[in-house]
Amino acid sequence: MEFRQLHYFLAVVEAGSVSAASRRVHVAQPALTRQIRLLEEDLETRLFDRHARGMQLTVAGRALVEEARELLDHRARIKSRLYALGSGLSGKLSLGITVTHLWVPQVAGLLSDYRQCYPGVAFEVFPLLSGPQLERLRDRRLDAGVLYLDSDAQPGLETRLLHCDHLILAVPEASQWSDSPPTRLADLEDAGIVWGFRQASPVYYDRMLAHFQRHAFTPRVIQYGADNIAILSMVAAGLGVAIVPAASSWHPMPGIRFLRLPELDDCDMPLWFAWRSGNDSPALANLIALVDEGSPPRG
Amino acid sequence: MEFRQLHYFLAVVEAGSVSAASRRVHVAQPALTRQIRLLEEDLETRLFDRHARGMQLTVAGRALVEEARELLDHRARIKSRLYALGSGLSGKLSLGITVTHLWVPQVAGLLSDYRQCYPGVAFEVFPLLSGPQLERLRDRRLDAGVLYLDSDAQPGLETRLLHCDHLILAVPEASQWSDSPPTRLADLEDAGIVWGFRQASPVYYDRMLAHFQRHAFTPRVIQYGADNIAILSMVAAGLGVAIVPAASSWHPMPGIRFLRLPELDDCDMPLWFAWRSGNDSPALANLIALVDEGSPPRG
DNA sequence: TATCTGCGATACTATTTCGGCATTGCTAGT
DNA sequence: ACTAGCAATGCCGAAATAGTATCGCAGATA
Repeated sequence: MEFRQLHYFLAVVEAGSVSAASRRVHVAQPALTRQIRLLEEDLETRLFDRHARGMQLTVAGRALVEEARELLDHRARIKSRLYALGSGLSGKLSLGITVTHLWVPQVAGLLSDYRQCYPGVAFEVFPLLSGPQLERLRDRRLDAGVLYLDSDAQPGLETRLLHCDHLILAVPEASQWSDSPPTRLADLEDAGIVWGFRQASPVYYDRMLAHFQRHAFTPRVIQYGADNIAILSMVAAGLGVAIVPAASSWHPMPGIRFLRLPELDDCDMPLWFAWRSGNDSPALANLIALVDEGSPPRG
Repeated sequence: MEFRQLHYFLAVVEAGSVSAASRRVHVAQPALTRQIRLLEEDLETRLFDRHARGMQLTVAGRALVEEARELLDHRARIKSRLYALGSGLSGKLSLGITVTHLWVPQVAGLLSDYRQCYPGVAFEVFPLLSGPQLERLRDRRLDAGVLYLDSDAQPGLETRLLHCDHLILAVPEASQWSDSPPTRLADLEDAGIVWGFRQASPVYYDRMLAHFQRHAFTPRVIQYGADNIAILSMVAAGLGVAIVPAASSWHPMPGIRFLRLPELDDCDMPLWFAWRSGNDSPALANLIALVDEGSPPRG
């Protein structure tokens, strides 16, 4: 039983005779006759009653009409499904992202562009800090991540620079810092600082700390927050000031004033798009293509 | 996408490499390589990542594994289903039968043999009198019937003689007829007779009446019954006597005594097995074969 | 580092399958 | 009796498929 035979069979059934079918399918009548006979021999069942005036379906033939249509349909469905999977029009894609950077228009635009271009892809976005993202990229729970890295050369990962962030000072709107803004890091020596845990994002933490050491600034930590949102909430509550990624200031937050400082602008915090090398998912390839398209490529 | 290609594809997947698969399916390795490539070209999708050490499935390839198995399975199911339909091992068969003759061991044996030999056939038996059977055979609501016919040559029907029935007298157990049995039809001249409607089974009716006329017997009808069961019930109730097919006496009925009369034995009531000529149902052919096997063939 | 081994890819040849053409045989309608 | 339309058959060329020999490549081995 071959697809060609089923196709010819349906043509004969629909045309009512081999001759009529041969005109419709543009195949000579003897070829059709033979394929029908081969099909019957394969099935060990007569499908037509031959008559000098056309052919008539047998009981088995009538059953095959439906089955053949289903089978050919099934094939067509598989074909289109595989094409969609292979070209990344459908499939599954898991992306990790640091919540803070959903606020960066470039990143948000990337995600919404992807959703719009490939609506057939089950695109899951997981808000995760850099450390967990790295772990999940390695054990394949994530296909890609938007995160901080200590270097662009990660073993087993490929990367693209997405955005170069900096730091910014967040102060309570109702505080002395809001009224008389500091201009240098040294002005913050006496300030109570809301700080993060190193464990959550060691790369970010170490980078920031190294920068402060270069400027001989030692923060006086009075409070810890688990993530950026928690930290900013505490700032809004007046518990202290915080030094956070500049991306945080893209969206206004009630009770908080963001203040730029030259020394914080100086601190490059590169944000990377990364994926496991060898991940051949076409859906991922399309996302990478969008990344490369949005910003000129880089190692 | 051809079945052969799917088969080879699964072999490669299961064997882990083209070479291993070629040993398993007894096809040279280049042939497999080529068919896999053709499959990929047809689907416009790469299915494997080629490596010097074997091949690895892509995302689309992984999806095709399941689909290909389903498709090949589907084909196998169709094949076996069609074979069963074509050989009459499955399918549907509607048989009409006069209720009275379910009591004839030959007929009952035929039905139970068929059920036992072909349990896969949806075998429906409709209790119908001869007239309705004939009508339903013609309009295809019945595939075959066990009935009375006025001749073995029926236009559009083929027939086999199943059983040659006769007539018998049924009298109430508690009556003068039971005590002093009649020996000739003439003895029944004064008897009240429970009679049937001609319309229900005209062949039977006319044949019986012609027989009576040959013996110059005129029944004194005092009651009509719609079918044999109704007639016998009325006899059992003592309303009168009845002349019924001898088959009725195969099973005892409370309140009724069956009496043979030479003049009733003389009346041949041939019971026919009949089907529409041109009905090519294999399930029917098997039933016909059983009929021919049970009793030597006849026109 | 040189060699070996097992893999997939390629080029070429042989075989099988398939389609087209011409023809025949058959039956229903005229 | 004749014709028209159908399926079946035989034969030939074309296309698809499989087989053989060989190559290039990468990982394992010494």
